[in-house]
Amino acid sequence: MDDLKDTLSQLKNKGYRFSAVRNFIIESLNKNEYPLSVLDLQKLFKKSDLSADKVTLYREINFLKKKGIIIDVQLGDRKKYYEISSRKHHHHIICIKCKKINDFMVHENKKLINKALKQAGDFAEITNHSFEFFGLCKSCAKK
Amino acid sequence: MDDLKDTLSQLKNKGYRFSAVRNFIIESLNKNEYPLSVLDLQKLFKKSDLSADKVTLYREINFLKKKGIIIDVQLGDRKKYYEISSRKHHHHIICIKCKKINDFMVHENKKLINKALKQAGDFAEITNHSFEFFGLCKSCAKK
DNA sequence: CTAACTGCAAACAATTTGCAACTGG
DNA sequence: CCAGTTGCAAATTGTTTGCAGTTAG
Repeated sequence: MDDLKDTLSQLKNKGYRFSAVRNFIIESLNKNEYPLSVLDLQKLFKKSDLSADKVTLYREINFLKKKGIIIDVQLGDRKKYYEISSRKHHHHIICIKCKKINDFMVHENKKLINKALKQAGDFAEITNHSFEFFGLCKSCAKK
Repeated sequence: MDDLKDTLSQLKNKGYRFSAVRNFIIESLNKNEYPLSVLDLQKLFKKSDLSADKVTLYREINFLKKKGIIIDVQLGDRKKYYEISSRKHHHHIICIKCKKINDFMVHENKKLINKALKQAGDFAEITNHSFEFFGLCKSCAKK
C-alpha cells in the first residue's frame, strides 16, 4: 500500500498529473481485490459520475504498466486483466464455469524458481512468474 | 505419445476423418517441442506443399481442443499457443526480450495444488494449472 | 505556455460465424 | 449419400495509432 503511494508521489514530482480518470482507475484496481479487464473498468466508469473513452483507458493502462504501477495477468480468455503490482505476491484460481477468481499465496517458490532456472539451462534470471489454477468452485461443482 | 495415438484412433472410429490438414497440425504440434500459435501454423503450411485457410486452422484447433488432444497456453502476448495435451506435464519459461521459450518440469506440485485448494476456500477441485516464468535468457542478459 | 491528457475515427490483430461447396468413407 | 471438412466473406472482440483539441501545473 505504501509502495503504491510512494510511486505515485514520485510520479507527481516528475510532472505527471493526477487526473480524475487516472485516479479512478488506480482506486478501482486497488479496491477490487481481483484483477480487472478494460471492459470491467468501462463498466465501473459507467456506474460512476465520471466518463472515459476506452482508448483513454487503454492508454492509461499502458502508462501505469510502463511506470510499474500495475501488471497484467491472463486468465484464459483473450483479454488481459490488470492489478496493482505492489500487492503482496499472490496467484489466481479461476473457476472454469462461472469465471469466479480467488487468490492464494505461495511462500516457498524460491525453490521452484531455482529448479526452473537450473532446468532451463540457458536462462540467466527470472523476473516474474505467474501461476494460474483452473478448476471448479464448490457451487459449480455441485451442479 | 501412445496416449495420442489411442485418442486419434478412437476419433477415427467415431467417424471423424483424418484429413491432410488435421494430420499436418497434429504432426507439427507433436514435432515442434514448443507451443505454436495459429500464425506459426500458417507459416508451416506455407513452407509445406499443403495449404489451409486460417479459418480452417482455427476450426481445427477448436476441434482438437474440444476432443482434448491439445490445450492452449498463453505466453503474455495477445495470441494463444497450442500444444499436445498428452505431453509429459511441463511448464514454460519465456525470455521477455527474444521470446525464446524453454520447458521445465515440476514434480512436487501436488503440495502446491493442495495449498491452493485450501486457501481458496470455496473451490472443489482443480482441473488444470499453468505456471509461466518470465525472465532473461543468457544471451539477452549479456546485452 | 507547455507538456500532459483526452476523445474520436480509423487501423490492426486475433478469433469466430454463416453459408455454400467439396470430399471421402 | 451424407456427415465431416474446407474456403471465402464478413462480423466480432480486444487493442493500438494518429491527430486535433482541451486542461492543469
